[in-house]
Amino acid sequence: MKLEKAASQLEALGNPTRLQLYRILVRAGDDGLAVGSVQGKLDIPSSTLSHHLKRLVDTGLVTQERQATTLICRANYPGMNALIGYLADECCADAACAPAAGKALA
Amino acid sequence: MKLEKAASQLEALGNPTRLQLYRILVRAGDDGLAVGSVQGKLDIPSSTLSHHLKRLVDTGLVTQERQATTLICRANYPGMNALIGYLADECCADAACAPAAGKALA
DNA sequence: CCCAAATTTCGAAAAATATGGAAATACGAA
DNA sequence: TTCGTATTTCCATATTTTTCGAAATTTGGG
Repeated sequence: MKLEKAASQLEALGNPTRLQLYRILVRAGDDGLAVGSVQGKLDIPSSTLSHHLKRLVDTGLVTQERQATTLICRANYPGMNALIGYLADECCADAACAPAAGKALA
Repeated sequence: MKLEKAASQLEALGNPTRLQLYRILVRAGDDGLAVGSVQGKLDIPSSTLSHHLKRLVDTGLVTQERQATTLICRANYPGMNALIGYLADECCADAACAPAAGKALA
């Protein structure tokens, strides 16, 4: 993971709306969620949502797949794991750093 | 960890210069590093560095301690661990997510 | 082909961020 | 106190981000 890429991913997650959006997709799990469904949960204009979503997709944190007219969005777990790994590389020096290694969520 | 705080920390790390700065402090370990020493490694004007540093301190990712005229800066490991924990909370769904739990660095 | 639903792109304005020179401040030493 | 070093604050500017209405686009169905 290059510094530039890590920084762009961190920046993408560093916006409250986008972080919330990302969390929604994580909770949706492997089924993913249509853009429209996400919009219902976030209550922001579709164009604003589209911009934020594009940012997450561009940085590799979210993937999209067409299903007819709707676009299914999914959190990209490997991408997030790589980012966490990058951060952990720098952290995990002394204090207890065992970020829920065996977690089950989505 | 609240979403707002996590977002502000992610945003703070989401700038290439600040991420680099943060990494430098992590590598410096518990001894920390004086602002001036950091400046030597980054080669940016002191005022710019001060702004970035302030951002990291304000978000709780870095701490500072005076030693005479110099200011020693240290990466705040617990802070980073909390952030990683927050991200891992959302991640760690399926793929291998064991971010170097037993790592020795600084 | 034409329609309706889903989503993006365009265009534009407000707000926030990044950057750095110059001046100010903090601190210890002489 | 006066000086010099370390660092921040002030101020101003260029750039980027955020936001969203309106128009365009995509896709499948009738």
